[in-house]
This record gives sequence, C-alpha cells and structure tokens, in this order.
Amino acid sequence: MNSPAYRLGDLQLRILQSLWDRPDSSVAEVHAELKPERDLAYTTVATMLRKMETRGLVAHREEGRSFLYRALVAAEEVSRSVGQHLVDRLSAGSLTEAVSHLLTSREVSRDELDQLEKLIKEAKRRSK
Amino acid sequence: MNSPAYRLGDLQLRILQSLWDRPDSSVAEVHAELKPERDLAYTTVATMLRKMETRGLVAHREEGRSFLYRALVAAEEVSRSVGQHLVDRLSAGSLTEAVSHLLTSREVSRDELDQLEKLIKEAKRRSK
DNA sequence: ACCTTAAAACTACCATGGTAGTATTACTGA
DNA sequence: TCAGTAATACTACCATGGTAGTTTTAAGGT
Repeated sequence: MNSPAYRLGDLQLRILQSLWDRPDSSVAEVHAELKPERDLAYTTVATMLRKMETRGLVAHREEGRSFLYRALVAAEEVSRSVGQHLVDRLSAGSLTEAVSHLLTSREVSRDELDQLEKLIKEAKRRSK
Repeated sequence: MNSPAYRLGDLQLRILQSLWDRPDSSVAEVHAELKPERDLAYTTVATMLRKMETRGLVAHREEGRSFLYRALVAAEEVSRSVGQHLVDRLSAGSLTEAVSHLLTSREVSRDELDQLEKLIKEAKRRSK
C-alpha cells in the first residue's frame, strides 16, 4: 500500500531521528546533537536539511532569525520501511532468518535475551 | 578489531550472497540467479563483479572461456558488519530495540513468533 | 547608523553504487 | 579458415549522499 519505500542515507536518517525526538529544532540544535557522533560542519547539516525539505521529508518555519525544522514523515512509517529493507538485505525477506543472523553473529547478553523473550511474549499476546 | 566495516550496496551484497551459496559461479550464473528479482543486463553484473574484485571482495579464476568467481570475504564477517550497521541505523546500536521495531512495525505471524521464541531459547542454551 | 556576527542560501565538489553500451578476445563448428 | 557467438574488458554515464566553501541577509549592540 502506501509505503513510499524511503531510501535514506545514514545522515538523513540520523537527522530524522533527531527531529522526531525534538521537533522544531534549529539547524544549530540538530548540528549540536550530532556533534558527538559526527563532527560535521554547520553548513553540512543545513544543506542536508534543505535537501530533505525538497524531498518532502522535513519542513521548516521561521522563528525570528532561525529556521525551525520538523519531520514530515512519521517515525513509524520510516522505521517500517528501513526495517523491511534491513530484513531484505540480511535475508531475502525472512524476518526470523534476519533475527537469527543478528543473534548468531554477535555477543548477545543474557539480559538482552531475556528482554527479547519478553518482547515475543508481548507480541504473541497482542496477536491473540 | 578485524571488522573492516564492509560498506556494501544492495547489489553487491546480493551478489555476495549468491556467491556464498554457489562458489565458482560464472557471470552468467550469477546473472541468471538474480534475474527474477532484478532484471539487469549481463554487463551490469559483470561490471559489478569486476569492481568488487578490485575492492578485494571477490576473486576469479579462469575456467576455459569463463571466469568463475568466488567470494573472498566470509559470510559471517559481512553479515555481522551489515547487521551491526543496520541495527545502528534503526536504533542507535541496541539490538533489542531494533528487534522491537521489527516486531511492532509489521504483521508477524503466529508461526514466526514461535520460531523466534525457539531461536531465543537456543541462544540462551548456547550462552549458558 | 554602522559594524559584528550568525544564520540561511546558493553553489560546487567528490565518491560511489548502479547501470549499460561498445570493443575486444577467443572458442567452435562448418 | 573464418564467420558466428559468447565471454570478458573497457569506458562512460547518471543519481545521490555527503561534505563544505562563499555569498547574502538580517539582527543587535554600542
């Protein structure tokens, strides 16, 4: 149906996540938030935001001398799309296979396993 | 530390998967295998294989008039790397969060949930 | 009013994945 | 031997993500 199959680069996705967390962020705020992980120039973030606006991913409004950006796409939508892509890449579309990959290819703590188990149980309850 | 952090495009990853399945494939064989999903020109696959060879991802040997390609990188290595990257994208590195996304953002059949549960149990047993 | 500063706008650039066309090479069969 | 064919080699192209420099605009203090 209406899954526009978002093709997002790493930076774009990261910026969206930042915007989902804090809507109406200025470029400076987004830049600051990304600073620890990726030391980008201010202009890089600004440019990216503008590119994303032309793609309809975000929108801005002026607040004094600043542009405040917000995401136009829902976290849900994009997550699904990205997640689907993930599963496809990892294992031609099979979710369980993908998770299996994830589990076997890394150290997974006892704690995480417990959490995962709980997740499954919840999902089962919901689907019942 | 020997995780070279493979940055692979979709097609490259798909080709590797094909090669893991059937080592010593000719270009024609890889092309044929990909045909149903992606109707690419023969030359596209050949070019990609050549590019991947310069990157050290695959190697070829001549067999009569054909080049037989094989993957130089282990499925394990790449899977881990790709999986890690995808988990990072989806949710800053948290595996359980990533799986949670996967579970809540799509229809998951009862059957899949059962399989997943089994997976977790196995992982627990192994880690014990 | 003017200088400083900070923001946005515009523009350019590079790397790379993806795509495919054309050229070349070399078997193979008649 | 030589035309046909099937393979590789070479090359070019495009789109896009990512990066950042330069230019313009406008606010704010003194």
